[in-house]
Amino acid sequence: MKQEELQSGYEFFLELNIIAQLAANRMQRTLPHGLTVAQFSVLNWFVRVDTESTPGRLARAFQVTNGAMTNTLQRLQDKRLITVEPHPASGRQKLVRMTRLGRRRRDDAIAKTFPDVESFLTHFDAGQARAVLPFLRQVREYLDAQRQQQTAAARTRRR
Amino acid sequence: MKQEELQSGYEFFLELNIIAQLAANRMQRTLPHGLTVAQFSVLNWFVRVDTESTPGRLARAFQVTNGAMTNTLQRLQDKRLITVEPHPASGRQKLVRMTRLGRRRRDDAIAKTFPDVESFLTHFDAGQARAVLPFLRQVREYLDAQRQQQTAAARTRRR
DNA sequence: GAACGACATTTCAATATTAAACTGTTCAAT
DNA sequence: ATTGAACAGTTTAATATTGAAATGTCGTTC
Repeated sequence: MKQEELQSGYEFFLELNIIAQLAANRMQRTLPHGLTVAQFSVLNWFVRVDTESTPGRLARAFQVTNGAMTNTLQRLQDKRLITVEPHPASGRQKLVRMTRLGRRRRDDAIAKTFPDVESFLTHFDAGQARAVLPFLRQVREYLDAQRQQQTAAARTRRR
Repeated sequence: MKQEELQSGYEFFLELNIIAQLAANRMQRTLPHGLTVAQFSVLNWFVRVDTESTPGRLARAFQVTNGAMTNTLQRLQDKRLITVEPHPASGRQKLVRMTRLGRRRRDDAIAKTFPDVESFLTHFDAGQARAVLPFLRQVREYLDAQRQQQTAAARTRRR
């Protein structure tokens, strides 16, 4: 493989890293009620995807460790934006739900960040970001699959 | 603007965040000599962009705070991979250079991470990632410009 | 040439994340 | 029934990052 192509591979991820950092930073500043990006993302998940979840499912959805999700959920719980109960069907899981206050905070956060997202979309001709999205999803799935192979391999090594 | 379009705006950045996280994580595990992604990126910068730099220039290149860069440079210096000297032309800047050892470590890191990047590129038809790169650069520039407006505004407020 | 604002870097406290160890639960095989 | 592996979640120590404050330097303006 050509040197040049390889460099663009590294650059692709570097650029991704920087953009993610910049975007998260910007959103962080815009979010109300001391919500972090991680916290907002969880709240928004309850609107986008499902009305209830286990901590592990959320951790997998956002590709963070269970420990990180425990922390985020703890903070959301402290703010009374979610409830965490024992899972009725399984003693080792918990059931997470958004409270009514959580829903209001999420809606407020959407309203506050809305102008930024809108101006971004209009600036980029509205369609471009959407066009890249399928590609990004593929990249995520690819990396995700690799990660699972990795942890599966680690399990095997441990035996 | 349509609700659906807006959602894809949020999703775009969420996806970016997750991918950046996954990719950084994977690279971290692959990097030798206890190099972090941040440290490797700085070393690679000295090959890609310029042979010397000030800390501030590096901080801007990677869009991290000066404090974060101070920390990264300190660790690289501890490992003898860079040198940091007073700037000959300006008393408030410093001059950072990669050592020969640093160059070797960087080359080694490239060699170790090479297979992953290559398999990524072949898996995605080699051209796709490169096709997205210009768009990502634009996005970065857009966010960067906005950030500068933001900090300029903060300066004004402080007056 | 003094004073002041801007700049470059460092330091500090707070927070988020990770990997790994740990606790408790479930399930399957014998 | 018992045992042991896998699973779900939490805890812990280490580290990276941030924003803000602190330190020292430069340049401009009067």
